[in-house]
Amino acid sequence: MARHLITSAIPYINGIKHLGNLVGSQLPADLYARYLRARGNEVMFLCATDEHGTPAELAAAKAGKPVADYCAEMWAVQAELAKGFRLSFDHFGRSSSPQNHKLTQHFAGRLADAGLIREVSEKQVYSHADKRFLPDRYIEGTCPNCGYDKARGDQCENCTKQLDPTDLIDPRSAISGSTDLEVRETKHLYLRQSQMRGKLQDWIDSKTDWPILTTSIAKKWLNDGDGLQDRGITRDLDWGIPVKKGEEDWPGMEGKVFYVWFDAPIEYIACAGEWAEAHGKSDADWERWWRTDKGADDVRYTQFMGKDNVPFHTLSFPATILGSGEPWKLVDYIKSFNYLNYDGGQFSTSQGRGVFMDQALEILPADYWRWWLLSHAPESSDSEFTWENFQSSVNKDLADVLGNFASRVTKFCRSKFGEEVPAGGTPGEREAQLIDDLEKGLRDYEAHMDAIDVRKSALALRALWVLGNEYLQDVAPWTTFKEDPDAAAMQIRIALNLIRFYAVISSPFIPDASAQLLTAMKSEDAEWPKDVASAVKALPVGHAFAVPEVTFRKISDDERAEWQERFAGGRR
RNA sequence: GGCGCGGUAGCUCAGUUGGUUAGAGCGAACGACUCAUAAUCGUUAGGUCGGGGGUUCGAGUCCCCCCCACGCCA
Repeated sequence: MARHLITSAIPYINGIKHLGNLVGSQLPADLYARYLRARGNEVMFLCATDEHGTPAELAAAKAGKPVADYCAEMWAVQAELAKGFRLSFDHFGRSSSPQNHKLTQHFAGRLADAGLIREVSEKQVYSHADKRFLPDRYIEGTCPNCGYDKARGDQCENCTKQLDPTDLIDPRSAISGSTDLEVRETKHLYLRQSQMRGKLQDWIDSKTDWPILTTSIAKKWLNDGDGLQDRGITRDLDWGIPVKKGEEDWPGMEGKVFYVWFDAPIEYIACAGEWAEAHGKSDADWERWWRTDKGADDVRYTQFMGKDNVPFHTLSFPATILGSGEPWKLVDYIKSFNYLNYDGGQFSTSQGRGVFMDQALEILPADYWRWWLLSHAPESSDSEFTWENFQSSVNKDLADVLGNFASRVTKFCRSKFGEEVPAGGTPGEREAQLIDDLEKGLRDYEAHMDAIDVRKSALALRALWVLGNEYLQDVAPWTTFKEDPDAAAMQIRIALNLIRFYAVISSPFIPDASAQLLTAMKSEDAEWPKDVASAVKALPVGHAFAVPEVTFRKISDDERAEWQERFAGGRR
C-alpha cells in the first residue's frame, strides 16, 4: 500500500466548464484516484477553484455582486457539478482561502530572502473612470497597422499584429469605454526564474518517464530564445492576495496583490490545509502529504492538467518550491492532455458551442459522459467529440456489452432457477479457460491504469466485459439447461459472479452503474479482486440477487439529432 | 515568420529502442444463436501508413524537402 497525492488543475472560478475542460484534468484525475483507492492505496485527491484576477472581478461586476460573493456562489455551483460528475475530491478548496493567503505570502517571503525576487518599475495604463489599472487586453482602440477600430492592447484580432497598449490610436477602456486614461509608473515584483534555469533543467531532464507532450513544452520554455524569463508576480488589483513578505508588510507594495498564476498552484498545498480544517485534523495531518521532512518522502505526487497549464506546473510552480529552499514535495509525474474539439471545431463559451458540464448532466447521467470522455481522452493528440461517436459508444459499450450482460444473465437465472445463485454442476475446462483469459485481461487493465494510459485502460476494461458475453455465447446455458440443468446452473453461477466482478473493476470509470449493479447483486464486497478464480466464487450458492434496472439506456437517433442541433452554438 | 504536436482502414484511434503477411473498437457484409436493452458471438472485406527523395539487407518507425490541420510564440 502506497500513498498517493493527486491534484487536478484548478478550474477558473468564472463560469461553467465544458466537457473539454473536464476531460483535460479533473475527470482522468478522478479515474486515477478512484483506481488507486480501490487498489487499497492511501489517496489524497485535491482540487479547488482559481478565484483571483481581473476576469473574476469583471464577471462579478457584470452580475452586480461583490467579487467575494460572486466567487462564493460560483464555487458552490462548481462544487455541485463536480459532485454531479462524481469527482471524488477529498477536498474541493478555494484559492481565496485564508490558508492560501498565508502560504502564498510565506512563499513570497522565502523567495525574497533567497534573492529570487526583484522589483521592477513599469508603465501601465490607468483608467480614471474604472479606478484601476487595465491589463493590456482590456484596452481597446484603433489598430495603427490596419485601422481596425476594436484592436486590443495586446494584439489586433483583425491583422494579428502584436501591439503595445500605447500603440493604439484613441485608446479606451474595454470595461467602461472611458477614454480618460493615463500611463502611470507602477512597481511590481518579478520572480527571477532565469536564475533557476539550471536547476529546473536538471529536474526536467531527470523525468525521463514523462509524456513527450509534457517535457517538450517545458523544454521549449526553458530553451527558447533567451531562455526562461523572469515573470511578474504582482498586479495592481483589489481582488487577490495582498502582497506581503511572509507576515510582514512589503514596503512599496501597498495596495497590490499577487498575480493569479503565482497563488493558484500554491493552492494545491493550501487546499490540503483546508481539508485538515474541514475535517478537524491537525497541521501534521496535511503536512505529511506535502512536507518531505514531515512524512511526505514516501508520497507519490501526480498532477493532471491540460497542455496549456504545463509551463506553470513544470517551471513556475517548481521554481517557487525549489526557490523557497524548504522541503516541499515536488511533483513526481505530470499527466497532461491535449484539447477535445467539438464536432469539427472548438468548444466556445461565448458562442454557446459544445456541451457544458451543467447541460451534460441535464440530458444524461454522469456515467455516460465519464465513459465516453475517458475512453476517448485526448492523450496523444487533440481529439474530437461527435454525437455519432458518442451515441455508438454509449449504446454499444455500455448498453449492449455491459448493461445487457447483466440483464441477460439475471433474467435467465430468474426464469430458470429463481432469484438466487443456483447450486449444482462443476466447472470444467471452458471455465478454466475463461478464468485464465480474465486473469490476463485484468492484469492488462491494471497495467494500463497504473501507467495512467486512460484510453488503453478503457479498451482493456471493455475487453473484459466482452469475455463474459463470449463465454455465455459459447456455453449457451439456455441450451445446456434442456439436457443438463446442473451444468447450466454452474454456468450461470459463474456469470452472476461476473456481474459483481465487473461492477468492482469498472467503478473507477462508471461509479454509479457499478454501485447499482453491486446493489442488485446484494453484495457489499467491493474489494479489488486479487485473483479471478476466487472472484468468480464470491457470491455463494443460495445468495439472493435482484434483476437490476436497465443499467444504461440507449440514445436514440432522434435524441442525437436534437442534441446536435441544440448544442451547435450561435444561440447567445 | 519561428517553434511545437499531429496527418495510419468509411469513423475514433494503437503501433516500444527500424525486422516475419500494419492492429483494435465502431460502422459494413455474411453466418451462428435466441437467455437478453432487435441484445450477443463468429467470419470476412477494407489501408501504396499525407507526398517526394535518401540511409539500410530491411522503414509507418531514422534523415532531408514539400503539403495539410491544430496550437504556442514573436
